[in-house]
Amino acid sequence: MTDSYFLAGRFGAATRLSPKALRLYAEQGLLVPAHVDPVTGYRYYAAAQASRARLIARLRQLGLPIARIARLIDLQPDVRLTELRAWLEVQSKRLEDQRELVEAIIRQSDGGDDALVATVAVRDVAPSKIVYRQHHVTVDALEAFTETAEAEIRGYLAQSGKSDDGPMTLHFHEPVNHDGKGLVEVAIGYDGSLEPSGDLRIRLQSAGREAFLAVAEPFETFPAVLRVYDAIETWFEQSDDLNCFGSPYEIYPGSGSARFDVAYPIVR
Amino acid sequence: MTDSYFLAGRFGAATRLSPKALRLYAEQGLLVPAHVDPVTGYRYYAAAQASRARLIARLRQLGLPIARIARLIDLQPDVRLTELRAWLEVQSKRLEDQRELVEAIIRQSDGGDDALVATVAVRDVAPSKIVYRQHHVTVDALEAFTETAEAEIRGYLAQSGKSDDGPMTLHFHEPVNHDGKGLVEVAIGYDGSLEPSGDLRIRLQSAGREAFLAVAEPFETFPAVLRVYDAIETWFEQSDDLNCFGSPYEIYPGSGSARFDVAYPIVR
DNA sequence: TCTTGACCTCGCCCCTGGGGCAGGCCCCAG
DNA sequence: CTGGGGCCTGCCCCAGGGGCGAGGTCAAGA
Repeated sequence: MTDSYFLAGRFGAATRLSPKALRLYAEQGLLVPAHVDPVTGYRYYAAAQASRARLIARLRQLGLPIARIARLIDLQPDVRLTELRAWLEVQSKRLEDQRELVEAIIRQSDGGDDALVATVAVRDVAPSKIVYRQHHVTVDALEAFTETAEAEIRGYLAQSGKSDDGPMTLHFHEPVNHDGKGLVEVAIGYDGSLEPSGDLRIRLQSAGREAFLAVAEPFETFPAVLRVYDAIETWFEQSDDLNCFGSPYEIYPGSGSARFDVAYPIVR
Repeated sequence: MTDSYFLAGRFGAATRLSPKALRLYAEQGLLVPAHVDPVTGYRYYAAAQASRARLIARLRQLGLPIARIARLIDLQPDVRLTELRAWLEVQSKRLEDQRELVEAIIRQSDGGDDALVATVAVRDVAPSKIVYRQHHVTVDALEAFTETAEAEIRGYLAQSGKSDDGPMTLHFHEPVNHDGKGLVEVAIGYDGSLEPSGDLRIRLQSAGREAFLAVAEPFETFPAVLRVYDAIETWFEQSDDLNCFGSPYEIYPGSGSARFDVAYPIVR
């Protein structure tokens, strides 16, 4: 082992790390100098530390945060490689999400699907009392939640002697992408009086109006249904005195023979 | 046009932006409230601003910096979309770079290509005077620079009455990826005395030793040649008392029938 | 041996895009 | 008119350094 020591500048030049970065890594314990002069504070690095430094430089070049590097670097090489491949997968998925999002922006900027936009209509919404259940959910778990929540609510309505065959609405309070959870709400209207029960809550739905669209066959499933949302937002955009202001919801069953309608509230 | 105004909280809830983010965008001029109460500082947003806000939210979700969004958002929609597609291309290229970098890390951690590592050798480097030219260059422009610089140096040596047939070395002071410029140096040794001229500089090369590898056929071109570098670094790694400490260079022509050798200096 | 210039240290402020908190108004519904 | 929740400003915080200035250090040439 050579006993040659290098100061931060020279060591950094050989490992593509700035003295500032080396200082940071030393403070964080990621790359501790072989020797630190207690008087001057000068950090002396051993030549044998260069390979660790170069690995750190490469991982930083990937964009990994220091804490993550600190965990990775002390792993067995094969485990580390597995982690890196998994990280690459995540990055790849993120790129796909970005691609999808850009497509959505394009659809909306283009004025959307003209045929869809032309079929947006407005109707009144009657005031009612509704019983509902909320949950944070990803797009993958959405359908399962919807089904169980609807069954739960209908069961409770039946058990309370109410008619349990009104339409169900699925309200998206937060966006539900396939990478993040969002708050959704399953709700059904009722008449008479009812007590809340367990997860089931009660609230008033005031009268208003909504812009809606019956969802036809090819748009019923996940990525495609976003075009319907975009179409309604575009329709708001093109109207002079209405603004899309609020979160969307789906109504089961939809008007005509549609499986569901998509709607946005209209605020005055 | 509705005259309804919304405070930051309600407006943010409808556009998926936090009041804090809205405040930031207002300060930066990206999304200026329709009205600001001069006494209380309360920001009032008009419903018609929701679409701009939602577009900003989507662009932020892509990870675009605010300044970039500010430029994009005032463009014509078609130009904006072209820019977004170009940006996606850049992201995609970045992912490819990351993938390549991970492969490089893997190659090095794996102990590299054993056959290559086994052929690394050490030799002495005689002291000499060299004439050289440096340039910041991307990998695409590297070959053109190398050729013109070598021709320029050989021409100057011939013109000065020196032998102009010594080997040429190509020194990589900084990494030359295909996304960033790095400092490279083309150099040729000479005897006697010589004056610097134009871009051509002169310096002494002290005696030393180098670890080198003759580059065989399949490794001569760009991405593959990195394996040779990795192999030498791995060889240093496996040696007990030598450390890879310095920047690599290529020597034209190489030993044997190789087009070039790759070498690293050995520091004591 | 002395000087000089290059190198190193620390410490502070800056960047992005907000999150979180404290203290203090403000707004609206009851 | 009063209370609770919403909103304001202002400050500190995160990563990962860059840049600058004041001042100490190291090594080589005179």
